[in-house]
Amino acid sequence: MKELVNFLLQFGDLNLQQIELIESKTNKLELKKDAYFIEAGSMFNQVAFILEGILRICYYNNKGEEITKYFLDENRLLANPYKGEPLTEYIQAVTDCKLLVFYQKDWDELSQTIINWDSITNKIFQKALVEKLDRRSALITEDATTRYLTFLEKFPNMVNQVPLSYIASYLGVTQQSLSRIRKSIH
Amino acid sequence: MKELVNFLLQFGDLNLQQIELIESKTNKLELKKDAYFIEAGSMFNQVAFILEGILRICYYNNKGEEITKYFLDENRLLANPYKGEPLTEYIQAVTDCKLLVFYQKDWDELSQTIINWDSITNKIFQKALVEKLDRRSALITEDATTRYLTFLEKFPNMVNQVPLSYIASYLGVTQQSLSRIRKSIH
DNA sequence: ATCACTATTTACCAAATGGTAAACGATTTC
DNA sequence: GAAATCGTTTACCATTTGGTAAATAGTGAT
Repeated sequence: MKELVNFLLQFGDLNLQQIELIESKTNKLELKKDAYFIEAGSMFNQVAFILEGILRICYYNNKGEEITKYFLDENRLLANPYKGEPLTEYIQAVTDCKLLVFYQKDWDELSQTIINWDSITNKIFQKALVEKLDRRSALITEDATTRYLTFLEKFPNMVNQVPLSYIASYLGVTQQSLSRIRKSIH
Repeated sequence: MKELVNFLLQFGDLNLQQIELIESKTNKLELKKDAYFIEAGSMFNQVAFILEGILRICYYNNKGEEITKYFLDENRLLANPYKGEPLTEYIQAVTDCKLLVFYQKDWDELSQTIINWDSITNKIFQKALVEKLDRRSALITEDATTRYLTFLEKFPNMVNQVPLSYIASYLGVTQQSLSRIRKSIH
């Protein structure tokens, strides 16, 4: 629980009372490896904080290939950017995960009770989006090897926990190519 | 000026008094084609609304190539996602542009005077980021031809106004390849 | 241990893309 | 109008990546 509080405090101040209120709204959720947190087509009316583990956001492209849009690891806040619309993507646990989940209703209540809440959470979501976008943009003009090396830099802890095929689709190469690349950089 | 107000009203309510206040803080700025709006390394302490024209955000990658990170067209709000830090990218007018510019000080003042202001502007920035990210992610697993076709769909009005080399670096292909692709889809 | 199943590696060849350079076309400058 | 400049196209070939398929390695279940 400390993790969530420390995370929030990086983006704004909260007093003890507010922290207790926030904590009272959290629900622990454990996911086994490969379990789906949210399925495509369903409503995603929650906000989740990742205590442990790795999740991925996925979809099927028009060729029917499963694409990993991005990975989420510890100390990340996870919400639906398209509030009110059913998800077009699904969210899956890549490893065993521990989450803290807020139901949307409680979350919105916090926004009305804690003056800072919107400011804090907007900063968090915005920063995460900017980071993701920068990463994606940086990849676009690189060749496959450079993309993989950049991935290793940004997510050093994921390589041994995430199947190669997930990383391949995230980087936009085939499994075979990524396997070849791995070998070539031994 | 109507354009900015209509744009803002899509994301929240504003009364006449508030609208007048907002309008009083805008400064008109015209940029000639190829002019730089903001140069890399400088502080970007403004928020700009694009009334007319196309801008692009650029940087040089580690191979020294100029990369167009993305394009911005009419009815977009443009701000520095890394507030307080000098820009690592530069912003250039691709065509003649007309902007409405807010100075950061005035912008922050609005945030304290208009209750809705943060809510409205956060929604705007967040939506824009999610859109950009989705576009980028959708491109990653596609081949160059598909990326170009998707670009044409999303930015139908840009093709005739933006140099091929800009589009090429945005799509992550060489000019030669893009030229070849253009020919092949006649 | 064996089997079934999945993930990864490897191989072969085809297709796509890049690099270098030159040609072409349009625009600007003098 | 000629020269210079810039953007685009084309050509050549080298390199990278993809597609298909098979071999190998790893994992879990019985």
